[in-house]
Amino acid sequence: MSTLISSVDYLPGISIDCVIFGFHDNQLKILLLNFKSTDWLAVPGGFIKESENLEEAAQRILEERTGLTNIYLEQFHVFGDRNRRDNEVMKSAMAAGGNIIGPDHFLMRRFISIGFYALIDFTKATPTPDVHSDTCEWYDIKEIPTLVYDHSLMVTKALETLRFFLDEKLIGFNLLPEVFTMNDLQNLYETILDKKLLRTNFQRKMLSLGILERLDKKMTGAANKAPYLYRFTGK
Amino acid sequence: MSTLISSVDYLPGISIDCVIFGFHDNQLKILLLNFKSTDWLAVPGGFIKESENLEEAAQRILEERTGLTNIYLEQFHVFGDRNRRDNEVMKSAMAAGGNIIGPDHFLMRRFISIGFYALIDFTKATPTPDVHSDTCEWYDIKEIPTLVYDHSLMVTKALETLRFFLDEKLIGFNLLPEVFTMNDLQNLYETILDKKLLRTNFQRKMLSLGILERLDKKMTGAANKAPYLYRFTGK
DNA sequence: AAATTATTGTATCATTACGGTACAATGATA
DNA sequence: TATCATTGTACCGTAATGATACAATAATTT
Repeated sequence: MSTLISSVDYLPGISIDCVIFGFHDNQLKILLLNFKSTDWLAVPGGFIKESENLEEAAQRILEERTGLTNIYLEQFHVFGDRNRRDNEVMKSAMAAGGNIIGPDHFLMRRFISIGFYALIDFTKATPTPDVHSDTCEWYDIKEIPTLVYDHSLMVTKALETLRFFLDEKLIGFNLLPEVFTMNDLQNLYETILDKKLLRTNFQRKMLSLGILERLDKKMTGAANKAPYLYRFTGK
Repeated sequence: MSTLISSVDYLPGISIDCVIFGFHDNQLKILLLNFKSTDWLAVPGGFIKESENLEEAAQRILEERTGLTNIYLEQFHVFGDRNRRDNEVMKSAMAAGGNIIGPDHFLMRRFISIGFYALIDFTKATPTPDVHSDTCEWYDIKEIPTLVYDHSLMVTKALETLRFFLDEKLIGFNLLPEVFTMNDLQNLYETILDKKLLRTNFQRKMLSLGILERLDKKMTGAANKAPYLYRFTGK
């Protein structure tokens, strides 16, 4: 029996794809789905209901993949090249999943995709495959295999946008737990920007922003001075 | 006889709207159309052909309105709110233009619009109305009346984006003729950013970027030192 | 309990970027 | 030749940033 989605409930010709960032073990990661019974990897996506605004649709898609609500997200680019999707990939992927779709099926038509990137707390997410995938897993951003369609480009563009707005919009905190050390924060920045930062100056700059609340010290058990914990207060 | 466009040639449910910036008389201006026989003003827009990439569609729309090719443009946001368009406005506007459209017409359905902003040389453009408009005219950005649908929001967002990337992408030069004085450039920046800049520091900064080629002096005929002319070299 | 160790918090100094002022240069006019 | 408005650049002080130094401290080792 087919679980293939139909076109009746969704806006035609438009999809949403989400580059979902998480941070763990000093690695920046994204969530990828694999099409059933294939090696093809793709960024999680979905369609827009007649009743939804764009961001609502993106939030729904994100919740379905992560179990989280109220996620930080931003649209970053629209991907609409004429031949951005290879329909043979789609057809094979659907066939492997047990769904036969003809050339007139709406999934075979041209699609324009609105790219969103999302920043979530890795420790709180529960990656969940969709009906077309076997797995939904985290991949280190430095080791992303080739993705289907233009999804590799999407990831590149999302990462560029994240880097660009990291300081501007102070969005990095969405990738950390509620409470963190200055070292955690610096590791996050260094990983995203892919360069080393000077510890002392990083601390000075972050503290000068006036967006951090200093909490108790964190007794790590290590043989050294215990660092303070901080909470992001958003000014 | 109706000149109403049909939906057969275009992607359904998706439009492109363009905020077209020009600079003249020390004013930042945008091109606006008015719906035939009405007071309603709108940003120029259009639809995407099956054969076009997004940017190609935007370039075509821009050429139709300005006569220019190879225009600097960037997508800046997707507008897709469920109720972003008031269909009564569309119906009345079409009726005033001599086109009766029923509730099932594709123009009555939900549309998602990809917003592009474009920067053009005012002196080279030839504003041209489309089939639904009587006029296509420049409006000072400081005196934009209320626009239809969410077009006021589009203009605001486009201007914010332009300001944000003015230095970052060095895009201001697209609004000037090929050759200009430092004073021209400063006036442009002051108008876009809506604030005064210190002449001496502005000159220092622009020259230090290494993107300007100094040409001959411009003999203005005024009783003072003649300024140099510059050309943008794009490094 | 004193010495050791790794890490943290902060002070300090040098360099650069930037806001602001001063002033000489210059193309025309009086 | 003096005057004038504007331009190009030098200069000064302050703020932001890069880089180093060092004391403080939580555990471990002696």
